[in-house]
Amino acid sequence: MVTGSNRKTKQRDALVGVLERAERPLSVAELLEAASKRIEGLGVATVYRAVGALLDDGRIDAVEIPGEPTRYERSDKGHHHHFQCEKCDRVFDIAGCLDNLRKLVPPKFRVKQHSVMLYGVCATCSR
Amino acid sequence: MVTGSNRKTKQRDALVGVLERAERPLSVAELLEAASKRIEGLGVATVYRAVGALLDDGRIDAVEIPGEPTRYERSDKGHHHHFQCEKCDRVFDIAGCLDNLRKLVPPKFRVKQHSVMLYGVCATCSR
DNA sequence: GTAATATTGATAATAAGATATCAATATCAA
DNA sequence: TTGATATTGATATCTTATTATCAATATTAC
Repeated sequence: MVTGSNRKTKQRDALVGVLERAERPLSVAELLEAASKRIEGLGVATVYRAVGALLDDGRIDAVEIPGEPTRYERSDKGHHHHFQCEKCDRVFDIAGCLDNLRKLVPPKFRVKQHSVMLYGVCATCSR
Repeated sequence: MVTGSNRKTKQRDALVGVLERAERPLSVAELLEAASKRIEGLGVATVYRAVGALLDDGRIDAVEIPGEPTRYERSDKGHHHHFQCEKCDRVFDIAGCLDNLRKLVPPKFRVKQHSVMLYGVCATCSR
């Protein structure tokens, strides 16, 4: 499938802008809501298309959580993990990592990557 | 919904047996396959029903992995984490845990639980 | 400005795990 | 053994995220 040239549209600009400025991973629903403040009538399909293209370009990464819609975040944030608040469902970045994780693994097992998810109540919902 | 008394059936016995003896978390498909060796014609619905009941009783726990069918394991194994092999897709138990994980979290965030998933190639698939 | 065509938005379609339905069968107290 | 009913298995249905479709619109080279 040849993808023709890329035209500049306000929808794409808005979506890229939201993702660039986001301080935490966003779901398609969150992206739609945020970008809709600038682009009225923005459709979900457009959000999915933009996300797909940005993933292909490697500009964003997917943050997958069991039983939850996938979140997306800028790919230039470096290795880190995530925290999900059980009250507001938002996902936050957690700096740092315990990379001695590999040591837990039995011999002969080769670890290529890992993911750590923390669950609890975020600062905002704690008050 | 009042759940009438529990009758003893060979299907349930077989499924409980498989879960008790399992050395790693099993998906519904794996459970079905394993138990089918004893019970011919076993149906998926029965597996889902048994799993649901065992979860309710707290005899098994769910192991959820993004983009994967849920696995189930005995609930008496104590705190541990999991490893999934990218070749055979099987999930293995990983003993031990780095509980200084909580220290990574920003102030005011309350961590209630966490999950660590390791991905790579298992011992069997490594050879 | 105009034509060629990429993009959009509404919505239908898909996928895959899990649940509901229901007639047939198995269990168990009496 | 029998009757009341819990359980089973086949299958239809649901759910929820994601993808495909297509007419209308916007973008861009000329």
